[in-house]
Amino acid sequence: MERIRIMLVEDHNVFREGLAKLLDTEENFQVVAQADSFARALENFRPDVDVVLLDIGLPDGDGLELCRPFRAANPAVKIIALTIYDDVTLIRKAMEKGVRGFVPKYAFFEEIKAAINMVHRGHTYVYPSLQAELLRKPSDPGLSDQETVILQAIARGESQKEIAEKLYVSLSTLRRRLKGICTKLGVKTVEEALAVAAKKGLVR
Amino acid sequence: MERIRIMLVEDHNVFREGLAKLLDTEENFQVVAQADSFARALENFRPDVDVVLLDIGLPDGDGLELCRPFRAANPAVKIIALTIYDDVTLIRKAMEKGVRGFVPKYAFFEEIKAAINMVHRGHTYVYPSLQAELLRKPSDPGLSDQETVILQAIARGESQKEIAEKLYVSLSTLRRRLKGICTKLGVKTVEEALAVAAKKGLVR
DNA sequence: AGAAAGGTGACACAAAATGTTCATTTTTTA
DNA sequence: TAAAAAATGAACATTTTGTGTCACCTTTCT
Repeated sequence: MERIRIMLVEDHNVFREGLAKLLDTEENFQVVAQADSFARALENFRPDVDVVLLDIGLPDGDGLELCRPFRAANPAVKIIALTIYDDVTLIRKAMEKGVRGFVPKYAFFEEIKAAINMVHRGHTYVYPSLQAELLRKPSDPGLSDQETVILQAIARGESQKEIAEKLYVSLSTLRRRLKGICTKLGVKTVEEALAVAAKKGLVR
Repeated sequence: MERIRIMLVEDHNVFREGLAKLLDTEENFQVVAQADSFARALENFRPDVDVVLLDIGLPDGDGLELCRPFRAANPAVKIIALTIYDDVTLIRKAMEKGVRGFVPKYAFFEEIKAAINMVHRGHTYVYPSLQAELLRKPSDPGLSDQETVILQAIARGESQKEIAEKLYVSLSTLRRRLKGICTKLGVKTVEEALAVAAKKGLVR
């Protein structure tokens, strides 16, 4: 039986090395490419890769943005997202970009093996507990790009007035957006929203 | 030569499994105990462990609090902290608790091997780039417990007035503290301070 | 003892953020 | 097309926050 050719994209070196070791020990897996950053992932991609294990939180870019170039180079490639953030909205966004599997980093190796096999056979794989959450909150709206931009600006210490000007909207509108963010996240203050967003990995 | 007996405390399962695999493959290392949580770490500790690789950011408690019980059970045990936060103050705090090595999770396995060997021989090991930072900012004060409490309260959405009352200080003093926090972190607004603190792992 | 340094509380003022309402415009829907 | 819904900008009052000053107290050092 042909071994499944795997690429690892992950900036935590030991994690990547350990995972590579575990995968290579298996008979039907073979790690054929690795990358420790967004930039290196573009360089090291090989069209003969069957499955990519992709860390979303890369230091030099959003890992999800790698989906497009990967699929351009090999439309059949299957991508599995690995992340520490188990945010439902993130999963939905990843799926839209063509990610076929979603596994948190606290998963066991056996589960990653299962995910690789499932996805390679053409199915999708979402980690069980996350799947349950997907079903439980079917209409979690998440934050729009616009809203994320606003939160990130605040996290950089900009005032509401500055942000409104930069985004070419009135202060009224900006405030309405902020209010919307708080409502979506179910919090009372902007500060709390910031903390929640940070925990979910929505701001850096 | 006697193999070095190692315990792994780490809640990310794949990470732990991969690291165990890498270590066991080496001739002079032997993983004799593992734990995926604070509680389990206390259960699974064995007095014959030479070196503990300890993740600080455990879900059910501060990993550093394990140092005392570990050393009580085996005063000769050497502890190496593994973390994603490369905060200088955190290193200092860890060293005070008896941690003998400090390695970020983005390190390579070779570096972890080096750290284990160094520490086992009685030396201390701090990851090179972090060591440089330790020397560069010798007087980074970090945040006091009081200051951390304040930031966490704000992250929970409490107003300054509420926090002041809860801490039995005047609004003036609280504002002074907030100002001090911003100065320490080198930022302008409280929101920015919150974001920085979150990035450094100072608030949960 | 006396000076200096650091922490605290009270007050005042400016700046920013928040709550609210209303008119206008755009988009959606019937 | 007409009505309804949603989004925007503006204006206002109110609250919260940021900043500075002053007096008072304790601790520390000379």
